[in-house]
Amino acid sequence: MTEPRTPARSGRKTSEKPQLSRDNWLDAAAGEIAAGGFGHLRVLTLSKKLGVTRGSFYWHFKDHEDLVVSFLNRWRDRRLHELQYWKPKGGDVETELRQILELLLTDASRNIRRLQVELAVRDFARRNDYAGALVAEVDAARINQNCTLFQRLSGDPERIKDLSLLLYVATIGSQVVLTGKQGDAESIRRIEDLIARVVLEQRAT
Amino acid sequence: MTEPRTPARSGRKTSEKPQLSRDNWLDAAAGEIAAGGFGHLRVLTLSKKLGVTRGSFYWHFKDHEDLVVSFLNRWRDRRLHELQYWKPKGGDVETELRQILELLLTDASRNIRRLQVELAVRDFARRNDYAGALVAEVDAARINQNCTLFQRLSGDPERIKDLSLLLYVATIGSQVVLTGKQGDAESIRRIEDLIARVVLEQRAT
DNA sequence: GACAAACAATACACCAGTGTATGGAAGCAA
DNA sequence: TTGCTTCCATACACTGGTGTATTGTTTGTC
Repeated sequence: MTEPRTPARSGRKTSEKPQLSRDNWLDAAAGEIAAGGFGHLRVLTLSKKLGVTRGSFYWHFKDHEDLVVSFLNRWRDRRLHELQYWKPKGGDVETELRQILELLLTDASRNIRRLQVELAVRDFARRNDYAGALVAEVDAARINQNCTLFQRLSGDPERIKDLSLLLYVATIGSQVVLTGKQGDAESIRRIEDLIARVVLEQRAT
Repeated sequence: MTEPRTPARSGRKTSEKPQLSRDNWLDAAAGEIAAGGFGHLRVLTLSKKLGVTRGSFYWHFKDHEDLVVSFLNRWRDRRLHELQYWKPKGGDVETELRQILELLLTDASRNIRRLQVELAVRDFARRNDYAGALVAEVDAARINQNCTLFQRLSGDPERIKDLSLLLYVATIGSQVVLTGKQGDAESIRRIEDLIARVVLEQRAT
């Protein structure tokens, strides 16, 4: 045993790979988290996938917890930031509603990786207070966003809040139940359509 | 160090505790899984909580995997079996709908422990094929159940399927987003109410 | 071209957890 | 009583993972 470990490669490679940044590690961590959740995030396997040893990791991060916290913070920041760009482009009420629904359901379900990370964070939040706080923050921001998107659909603010919450809950539920299954795209489209019809028909009453 | 470890207690205690059964272990495992998910299920900590050593565990189970698979099977069996008892007690359509919704949303959200286990299983299913198959099985059975419950609400079978799926997705979503938060009971009740109104109003069209 | 800073490899100590082998203790039956 | 079965304790070997200390190797900069 003790294999010479490719002796011609002692020390560092001759400038083949660009050096790793903190963000590179976080991106790689995203892959691991998406695949196995926070519980399976190992700096050892992470290092292997990046083609370096743990020596690099412990230069960029204090420890394993530092990685997790940094990842969560970046996730929170990005999720809050992206909400700014979700403004309806105008049009009549129906097309606006369709836009919103497509954004929240169909579009969101396409980015599998992002979705898996979200579910992992949400699961981690059940046993980690810090993650729980971040998820609560993001949830609140999104529901609030839904409220402003629904502004033109009803005059009753209470009704708007209920609708927003229902839509959000249905969104998350779709992601949990339908991710990765075949036929999920079709199911999501139908749910989207049903909600649209329901909301519009109900608006008339 | 090496503390004599209460020398008067070598071997076995004198018939204080009743001996453990396989089901006892599974029940204890449920607690661990509810709290930390499958990733944190340790036979060591499980043994400690039951007040025995791992020697007992490895008598009842072949190994760690045996425990997990047995737990999943029992979970599946129980979830499928309980569906038999969810028959509406009759009455007019509106009260029947209210009954169904209360059963699926409010009632379900009360049993926190059961809910946490469900979420843990669902999360585990994302990286474990066997768990994934069981969850798919249970999901299908429940959605199918919803269909039969909605039988009297519409004549269009397609519409029934869509409504059932939406309701199921909203149910799971509520559990994911609202579990353990304060004010969740109120939110769930409002969602329940909103769905009821929406379905009933929509039925008239 | 020297020097410091950035980055990575190596080696070590250490720990939590699994699985296994084996030796009891309690209960039950003949 | 003997002996078998059931259940649990104890001890050991082993694995996979963390964190840390130390020593390279690049890269940029003056």
